[in-house]
Amino acid sequence: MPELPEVETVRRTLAPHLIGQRVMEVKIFLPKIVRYLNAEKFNEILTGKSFLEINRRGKYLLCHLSEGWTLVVHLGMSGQLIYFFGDPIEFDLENRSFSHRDIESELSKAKFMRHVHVIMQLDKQGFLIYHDIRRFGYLTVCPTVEHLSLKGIRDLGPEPLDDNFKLDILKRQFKTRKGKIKQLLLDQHLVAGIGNIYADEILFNAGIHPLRTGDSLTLKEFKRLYAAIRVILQKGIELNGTSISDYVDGEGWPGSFQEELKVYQREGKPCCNCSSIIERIKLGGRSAYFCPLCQK
DNA sequence: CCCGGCGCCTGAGGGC
DNA sequence: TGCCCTCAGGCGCCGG
Repeated sequence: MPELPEVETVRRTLAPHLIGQRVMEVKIFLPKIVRYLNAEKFNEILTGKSFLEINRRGKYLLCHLSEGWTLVVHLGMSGQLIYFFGDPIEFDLENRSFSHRDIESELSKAKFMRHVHVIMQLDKQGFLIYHDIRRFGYLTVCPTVEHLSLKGIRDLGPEPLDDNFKLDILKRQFKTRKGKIKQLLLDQHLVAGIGNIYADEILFNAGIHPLRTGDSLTLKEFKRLYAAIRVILQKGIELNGTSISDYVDGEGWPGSFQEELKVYQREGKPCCNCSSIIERIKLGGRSAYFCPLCQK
């Protein structure tokens, strides 16, 4: 599930390939994957533009293009944005078939191609592919001067890894809230970029029970929570993200933070710290994993 | 304002 | 073997 560390990894792995490249041709196989403007208009705007800079805000990838346009991508649950090298001949746009190191058999190729929704042919022997099994992600394009006002982006909370994200800001966002801390962490309006996996890992690291309310946290707990947010997200980036279901980076490689998970998807297994059995509860429609002894 | 619940999607996995 | 059900979840939206 692409959260801040995964989107940041995609940004870092795509940038060296995309910067300076020009979009020669865009193929859209699933028009509804384009939001806020129709697919033809999207295609028309994108074609001929060059990639200048790749940024990130929360879970949104922001590709600034020439002539004052910005391509915005949200990966949703299972979105993948992958750069493929190689001779365009190997990649048949019309028939959606191609050759690549990781996708060799005809079966896995067909499986993969079924969910390729957008292909951008770039000018230096490469393709940028948008692949998304569950189709919760989307792409859009808007004038660069307007991109921070886009729905979804305009109301985002502070960037947790920014230098100016201080303890006081976290406290201000959470300390008057009666909601459960796990759900507050998932609320993109309060802090940007945290999803279900990192929320559970952050709370375990901070020793805070997911059902605690924001207004019940002591100063000491806020300090631990603040430190945990920074250290866990940073670690996620260092390990190139968490590959549990579909996530891969901009070159198609998996991350390795899944090997560091202490509670997420570890129901019934012993806590690495105290050997208590990890529990799972339902919270706002999704699972929350925690150690009943380490998290108070 | 805030909370819970639903819909969007597909594939994996369990029960029978 | 195969069908049907449930679950996974980011996020916008709606209703109370």
